[in-house]
Amino acid sequence: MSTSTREKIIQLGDDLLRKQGFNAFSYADISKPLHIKNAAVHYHFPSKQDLAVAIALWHKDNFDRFSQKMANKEPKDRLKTFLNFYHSIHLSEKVDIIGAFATDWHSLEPKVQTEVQEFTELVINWLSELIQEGLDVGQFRTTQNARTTALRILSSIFASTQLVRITGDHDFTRVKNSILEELIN
Amino acid sequence: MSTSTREKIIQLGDDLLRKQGFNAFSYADISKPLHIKNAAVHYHFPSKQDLAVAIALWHKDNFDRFSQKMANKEPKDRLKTFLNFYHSIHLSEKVDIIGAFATDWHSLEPKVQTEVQEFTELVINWLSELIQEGLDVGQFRTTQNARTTALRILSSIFASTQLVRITGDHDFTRVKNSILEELIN
DNA sequence: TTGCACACTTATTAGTAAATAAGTAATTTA
DNA sequence: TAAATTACTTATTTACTAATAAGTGTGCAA
Repeated sequence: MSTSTREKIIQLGDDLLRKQGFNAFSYADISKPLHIKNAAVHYHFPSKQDLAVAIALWHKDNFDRFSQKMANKEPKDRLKTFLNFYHSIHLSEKVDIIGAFATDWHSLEPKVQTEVQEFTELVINWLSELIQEGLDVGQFRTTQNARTTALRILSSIFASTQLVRITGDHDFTRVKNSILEELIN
Repeated sequence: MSTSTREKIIQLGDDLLRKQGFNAFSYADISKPLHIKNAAVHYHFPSKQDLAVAIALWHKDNFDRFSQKMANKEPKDRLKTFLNFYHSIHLSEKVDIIGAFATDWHSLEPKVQTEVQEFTELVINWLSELIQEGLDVGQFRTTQNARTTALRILSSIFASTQLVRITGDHDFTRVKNSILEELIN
């Protein structure tokens, strides 16, 4: 099953968005590596904002698949897999998509913002449920409620993908482990 | 004591950087509101990277002044003031300077990166010392070491300035309070 | 009073950006 | 098999970008 040009554009766009930032890459950065013309990118995504919408939707789809695959795993393992996923983001020198969109928020059109909001709520809700479940089965401990804990974990881990660009590698593992140690009984 | 043009450029540049992102604003966005010409901005800062260096240095200066002013306060109050400072960032619809630079990291020249690194270490060290002191006097509790706790607090709070652009206001206070509750005895 | 540094403006350039109109070749559908 | 649709290319436009060269007025210093 070969990847369509459309799919390749989305994946490369996502890569550029999270490596360089939304306003730091151009359609030329996409067309050149794919050996197509600038106008071909505009054929699939008339405006850059349309591409941003597609990237956000792509992340929603991916996350849906991810959460379905994880559905039968126990809370602790789901959380570990989630954190390992962020570790791979860090290793590929990207930042998390939420942070990437957030810093460029005011250059995004409402249609993009809505998609990003929906994706973010998806992640927060998934994390909240996982934490609540972990608390219920006595696997986790926390003094805060589930959503607050979810927000703390999400912000800690996605900020780390950004922060370690500045401070260096070792701090990522440090934060990742501390999240687990703090939560797990 | 009136503000010099140079100072105005730095402050407006900082504002734009943290509201829109480094690659989302141009010298025209600076020159127009200040009623000067594009070339006048280039007179003070030949390249945009020079401006970025100046902005980073400005933050270092500000932080030095801040930490000197706080030096005699007790750890708990220093932390509260620090978190309130981030609350004011959030209210002014900006993101933290560390996150703003981090997402645009690969479009920054080494001279900018070095300044940003130094500023970030300044903040992390200040936070670490404050936490260690709080632990020593029994004001704080944590199972992690001081630097790890500092990293967790910093990443939580600066990510929150980004995250709440997406999820909305209420989540900021939530995270801010949870940081305090978790740490303070 | 001369000259020189400072803080600009005027004017321009070379490059890049997103976007679009019009054309083409291959495939699909009716 | 004719017509429409798909997935592009060619070619161009408009707008903006960072950056620079050359000039201007103001004030201070020798």
